[in-house]
Amino acid sequence: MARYNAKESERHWQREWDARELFKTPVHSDRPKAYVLEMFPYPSGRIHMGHARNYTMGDVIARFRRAQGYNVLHPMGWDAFGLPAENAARDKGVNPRDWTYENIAAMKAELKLMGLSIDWSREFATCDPEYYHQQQKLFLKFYEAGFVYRSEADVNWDPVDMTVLANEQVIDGKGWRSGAPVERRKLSQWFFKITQFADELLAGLDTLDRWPEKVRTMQRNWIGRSEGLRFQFALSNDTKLDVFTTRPDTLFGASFVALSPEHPLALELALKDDKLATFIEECRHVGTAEADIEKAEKKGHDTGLTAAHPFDPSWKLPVMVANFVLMGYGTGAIFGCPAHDQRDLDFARKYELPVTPVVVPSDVDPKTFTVGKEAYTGPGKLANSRFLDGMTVEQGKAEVAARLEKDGIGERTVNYRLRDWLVSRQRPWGCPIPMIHCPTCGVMPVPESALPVLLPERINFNVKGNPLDADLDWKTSVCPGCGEAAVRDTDTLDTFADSSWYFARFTNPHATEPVDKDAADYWLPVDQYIGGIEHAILHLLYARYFTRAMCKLGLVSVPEPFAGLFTQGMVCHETYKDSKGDWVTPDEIEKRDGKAFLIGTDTEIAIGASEKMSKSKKNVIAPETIIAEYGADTIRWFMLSDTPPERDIEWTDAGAEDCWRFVNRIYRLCTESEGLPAPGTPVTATDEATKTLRQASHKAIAAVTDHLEHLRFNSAVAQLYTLANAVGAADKADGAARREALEAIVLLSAPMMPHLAEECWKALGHSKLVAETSWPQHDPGLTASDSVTLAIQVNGKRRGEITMPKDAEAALVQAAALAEDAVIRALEGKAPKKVIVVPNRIVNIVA
RNA sequence: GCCCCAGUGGUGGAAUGGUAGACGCGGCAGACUCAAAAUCUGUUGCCGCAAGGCGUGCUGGUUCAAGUCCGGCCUGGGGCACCA
Repeated sequence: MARYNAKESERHWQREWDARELFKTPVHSDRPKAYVLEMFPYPSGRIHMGHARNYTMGDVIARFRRAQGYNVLHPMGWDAFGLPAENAARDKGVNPRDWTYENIAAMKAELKLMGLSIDWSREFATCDPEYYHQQQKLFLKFYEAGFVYRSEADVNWDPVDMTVLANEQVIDGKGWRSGAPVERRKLSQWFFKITQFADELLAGLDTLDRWPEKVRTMQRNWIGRSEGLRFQFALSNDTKLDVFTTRPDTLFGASFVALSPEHPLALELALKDDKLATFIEECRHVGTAEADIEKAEKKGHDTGLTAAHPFDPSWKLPVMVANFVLMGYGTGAIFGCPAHDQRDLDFARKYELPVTPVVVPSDVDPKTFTVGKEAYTGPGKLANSRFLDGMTVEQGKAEVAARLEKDGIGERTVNYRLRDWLVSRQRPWGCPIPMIHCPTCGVMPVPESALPVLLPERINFNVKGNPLDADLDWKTSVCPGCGEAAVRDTDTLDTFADSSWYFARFTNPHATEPVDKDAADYWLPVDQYIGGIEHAILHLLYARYFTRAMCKLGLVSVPEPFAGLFTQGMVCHETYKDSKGDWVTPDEIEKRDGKAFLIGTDTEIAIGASEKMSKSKKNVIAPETIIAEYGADTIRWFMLSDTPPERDIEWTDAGAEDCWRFVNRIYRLCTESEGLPAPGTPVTATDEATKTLRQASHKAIAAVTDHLEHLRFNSAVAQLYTLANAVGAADKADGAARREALEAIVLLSAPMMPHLAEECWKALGHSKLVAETSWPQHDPGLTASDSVTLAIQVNGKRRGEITMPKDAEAALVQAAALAEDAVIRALEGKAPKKVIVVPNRIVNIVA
């Protein structure tokens, strides 16, 4: 029995595709376009299974669209700036640039083995000076347009290493290298004014009908538009305090006013109040991550000041500083209404502040309504609220707003949860921000003629803080305004900026402007974008923002970058631990009777849950190993089979083995079939076996096409199994019909297993490549059947089934259903009260 | 803490509100083989000899009809703005 030689075949067909430049995208074409893009990888050095899954899916779509006659753009590049290169530089003493480019070379070689239909002529890395040169131009265009501003913001500061830490580098409130408790420190930094587009970014979500609903919901909530009231409290120190609330209706339930520990008033009071200063200092030791702040125990400090209730100046509320009030939201100050806000309630219980319910469910007597451990956030009627009593929440909101506006101390406003995008990073491996700080002229943009601002050739990591800041040669410059000595901005741009416009750059990757308008107008938006769900908010929102900003500047013509989005699940694997609790890798174990042992021993290893492949849990399988053993088509088929693409998939050796068997089964079907007529021979036989097989072929063509159209790869795979089974069982069918079925299998599976498809196509006597062959069309006359089986239910329980001509009249169907033995038995002589006939589907008899 | 998502046989999963379990794996039986592997064929949700009954994380609801829609939970996962 012939065995498929995957290694040889894959090498051969990859060369053929390359030689014919089949995946190089022409600049101009009269065919409709399809831009298929997978999120470009960070060059960590190795392709992992997540990449393999992502790029397989993208490649299926790209090849499918090409076969359908589209002009396809399917590029690949590298998101090459970032922390890992700096860590490698520090740990191994290498140059981050060399480390990155070596990783890129290694990963590219691995990707090539996957047989992806990528136009490699468009490849670039974001750390290429050519790319970040254009990004610096883009930054300056944003600056000129007023999209960029400078302001102070907190960073995580490691007081021992004298360096800024990423959130990832803060472990339990301590620096990951020094172990020192982190502090927050204010730095003057650059911001993109993303909130300027908050409403547009929100409204734009409604136009993205080919995005997963969950991603749109997450983005909507992230932007967090809320209508509310901004108003003033008069404080006992004769100053005013601005607060923002979305619940003005609960104003009579207020029991305290709280300031963020970073609020200017809190800082001012701390100058004269040591205990408050200590408390604020304590708060500064929680990192800047929102999850840490929100999970921290609610704590506060009484400032001693009081705030007069706006509707009753004699009613005084204590003014507290509270660690759960975020400076970045609203005004950094709130009034606390414990009965109707959980955080306020927790806080009030801790500090024994009053809890007065002011919203009571309509069916409850206000006198008996109390709030215990849970705040009541539902609808109801206002109570204990003087002139608001009896109103609905909405009426109360309007009434309070109207009165405070009339008094001139309040204003209805729209507030966003979304904050402006802080882009300054105190890191040496990123795109330098093209700005110069002059003691005389202030902040000056680097003139375009002086771009790019290149990173230094060598970066010295043996310094405290940011190496660029310590590199005096690099830092020292001349002011473009007055010509006197000045210093460069030593910060680099957040790497999210790099990935916020690369899709536009791919349309002409070597243009002398950031974006070649003609190319971008032809290709954008990306028709299908595919990547991990972990990017659902930040990356995708920033890319949407950049596109809108570029659109405003006339650099591109589309407001949204990605017309279609697909978010894939992760790749998981079982985990193993020895008796000491240490992780064990899959290749150190062998399985016997469902148990795991260290290879060649009787030492049992505990099998743990299937979790996302990660180095730390030692449950990583390298795609390279699988390709070496079975070939790329096997790993591709695995990634597409069984598990729906949006869900997490578990890698198993057994599964890989099964895929390899199927590869061989298709190979044998195509190479060992006898009695096939020449290619192109029409089917003339009309016997039953032939007809059955032809129906199977055409149903498969219709179904696979539809499944691929909707990225239901696992269902497309199942259809191919079904068709393969049908061919296997059809030895009585006419040869031309068997050829038709085999060709359908080859063409339909080609996007998924392209090398095998070429090999089989050749074996079936074709001289053209599959990659040059059009997508098959189904014959509607062969996919429709003339009779249907309907289920019969009595009171919703299935009691039998009947086969009827398709589209039979309801009365006939009903009569046939009532005549069924099982139905008569189930009715027990009772007359049916009602009969529901769903055409061609089901009959339900209600007795 | 907040936002979002998922949960279906032994197992991965399929199913426009309309026959739950397509297809794959595994199991069982058989064919081929000296034998095994590979391959091929049949069978396989659970309980029951059968008739029948029970079944989509738990719980309540809407509906002639719920895996699917709505409410409340449980468990697992993603994100939370300096990991990418």
